[in-house]
Amino acid sequence: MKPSDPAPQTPDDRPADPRAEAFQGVRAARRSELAEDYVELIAELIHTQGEARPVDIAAKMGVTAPTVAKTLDRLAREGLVTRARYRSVFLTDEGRALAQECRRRHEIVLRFLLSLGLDAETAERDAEGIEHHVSERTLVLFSAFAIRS
Amino acid sequence: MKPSDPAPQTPDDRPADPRAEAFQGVRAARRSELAEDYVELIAELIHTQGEARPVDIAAKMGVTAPTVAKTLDRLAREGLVTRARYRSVFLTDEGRALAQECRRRHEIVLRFLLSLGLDAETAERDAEGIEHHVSERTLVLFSAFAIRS
DNA sequence: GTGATTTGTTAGCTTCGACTAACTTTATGC
DNA sequence: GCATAAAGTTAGTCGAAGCTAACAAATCAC
Ligand SMILES: [Mn+2]
Ligand SMILES: [Mn+2]
Ligand SMILES: [Mn+2]
Ligand SMILES: [Mn+2]
Repeated sequence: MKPSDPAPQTPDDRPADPRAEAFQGVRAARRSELAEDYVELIAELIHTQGEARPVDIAAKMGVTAPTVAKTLDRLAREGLVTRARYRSVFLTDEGRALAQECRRRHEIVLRFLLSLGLDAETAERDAEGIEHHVSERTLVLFSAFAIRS
Repeated sequence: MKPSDPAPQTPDDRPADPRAEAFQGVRAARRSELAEDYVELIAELIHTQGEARPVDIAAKMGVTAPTVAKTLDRLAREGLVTRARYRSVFLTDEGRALAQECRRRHEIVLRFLLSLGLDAETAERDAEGIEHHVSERTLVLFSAFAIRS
C-alpha cells in the first residue's frame, strides 16, 4: 500500500540506542579536540613568551607550518582567534574562555594521574588525550581523589 | 630575540620537544580509535547475535549504512576483517586479537570509573572515549585501584 | 643598507569519516 | 511465486587535518 506511512526505525536523528549515543558523544568530542589543544597552547605561549607565533605553535604541536596556518584560519572562522598576515595570533574573548576551561580540565586530569602514582611523562601524554573525553562529573571525582590523596 | 629557546634547530623529523611528542602520540591514537571501536563492536555482535551485520553496526555506532560500508572496506584493506558482498562481517585473527585487547582496556577503564563512584551511563560514555588514550601503565594503576576499592 | 635566514603564506595533494541519493540484492509476507 | 520491505552497495559531496613545494615578507647580521 503506502510505503511511506509508518516511519519504520530511524525516527529522524534519534539513535534510540544508548551505545549509539555514547559513540555520537565521542565523535562530537573528537571534533573539538584540536581547537581545544590549539587555544590552550596559544594561551600558554602568550603567557610565557608574550605572544603566540605560528612557528612556535608548529614546534609545540609537532606539525608543519602550513598545517598550523590552515588550522588557525579555521579557528578564526570559528571566532576563537584573530590574526593578521605575518603577525602573531591573539585569542578572542571566546577563545580565552575556552582556553581557560581547557587548562583547568588538563590540570585536573594531570594531577589526578600523578596522584594515582603515574610518572610525569606518561601522565602528561595520557592527560593530553584523556582531557577531551572526561565529563564534568568525572572531573569532580578526579579532583576529589587528587585532593584527598 | 628569545635566548631561552632550548631547541634551536629541528634537524630531521625530530620533535625535540616533549610536548610535540605527546601531541604526536595523541594523533597516532586518534587514527586507530575508529578501527578499535569497530572491531570491538563486531566481536560483541558476533558473540551476542551470532553474526555482525552492517545494519546492526550502523545502529550501534549511530552512523549511516554507507559510512559503515566504507569503514569496513578500510578495515578489510588493513587486514582486520573479511567480508563478502551482502554477507555479514568476520574478524581475521588479527582483528580478533585487537578486539580482545580493546575489550580488555574498555573493561578496565569502565570498572575503574564505576569504582570511583561515577554513574553507569556517564561511565560508559567517558570510557568509550578515554579507552583509546590510556597507556598500559595507567591501565595497571586503574586495575589496582578498582580491585582495591 | 643589503644579503641571508627565518618565518609565513599559498597552492595543491592525500586520506579519512561523515553524509545523501539512487540503485541492486536479499529476505519477508502473504 | 511475487510484490514489497529491508539491507547493502555505489557514486558523489563535503570539511578536517595532515603533507610538500614554491614563493613572499620580515628580521637579523654585519
Ligand atoms: Mn589535548
Ligand atoms: Mn591539553
Ligand atoms: Mn571507544
Ligand atoms: Mn570501547
